[in-house]
Amino acid sequence: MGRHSEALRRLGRPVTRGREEILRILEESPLPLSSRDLRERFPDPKPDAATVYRNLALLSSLGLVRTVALHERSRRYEAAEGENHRHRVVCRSCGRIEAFPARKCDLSRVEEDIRRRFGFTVTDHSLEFFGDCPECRRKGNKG
Amino acid sequence: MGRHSEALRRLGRPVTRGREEILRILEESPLPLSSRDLRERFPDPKPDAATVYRNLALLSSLGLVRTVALHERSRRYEAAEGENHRHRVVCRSCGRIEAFPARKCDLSRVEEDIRRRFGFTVTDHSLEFFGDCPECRRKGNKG
DNA sequence: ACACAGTTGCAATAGATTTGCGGATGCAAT
DNA sequence: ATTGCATCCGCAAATCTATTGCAACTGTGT
Repeated sequence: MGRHSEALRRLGRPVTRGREEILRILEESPLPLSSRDLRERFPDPKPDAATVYRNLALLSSLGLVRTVALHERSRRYEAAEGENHRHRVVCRSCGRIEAFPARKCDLSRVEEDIRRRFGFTVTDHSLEFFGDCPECRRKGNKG
Repeated sequence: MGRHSEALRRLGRPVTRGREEILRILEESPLPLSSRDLRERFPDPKPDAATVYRNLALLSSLGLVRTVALHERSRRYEAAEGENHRHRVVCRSCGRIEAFPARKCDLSRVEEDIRRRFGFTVTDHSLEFFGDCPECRRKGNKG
């Protein structure tokens, strides 16, 4: 019973295999995963896709999982690690993704501006960089 | 014959109604639009959805249009205005979006770090803020 | 072990993109 | 203005991702 179960129980939600596995898999992955990626990494028997989506929605609403929007067709998910978050670099031509912890990410001034100008209370942000990875640059891929 | 036609012609692509309209509509919109939004704003006769997608893909590969990835089911698009770009705030509960020009957006240090650590040449980035808009906060919506 | 609320698999849907194809259109050279 | 060719466009069908209804099943507290 890892801290995953703890967290779920604390939030008053039944602890099920699907939920524990999702949290474990996401936590072990250095990159955000799509629902499909996630299902593939499940040990057999694999859960139904609908179950994966439902659990991702739940975990996400509980704040245990965070969705990541890259410019892809499907959404990706990553384990939410408290206040810490990550930023990412995506290669425009091969799609390779690198993630790195957002150390000293200080956007508080911008968030303050936002509060003043729009009245929005900012609770989160996502920052992604796009460009070309070394391999693609060498091969001269143009996208 | 606006500068839209110019840009397309310069890039050696036929100037068609669909393309001119897409560029015009996106440029007039303060917010990024989905393919559907775009089609709805077309004066009749409205183009087929497939045409809109194909043109968006083309304009995007030519660098005239930029895709925006919010945490939604569909992608959004905005007019690419040279070096200038925008950041956005999205309300978690009603989806309302506000966009604002990224003045003095200096992420060059981060981009330099990325080049050193991963070898990626960063050409672009996107920064989105998520939170609650004043109305939803007042109504006490929780998501 | 029991009772209930909350889950899960499965099948059916919904919504967003993409693709194949034949007819129409933009554009450069007559 | 006409012609030729490359490139589009609309239409229908196909893909994919994500969501929903339903009946059977599991997690939890008693």
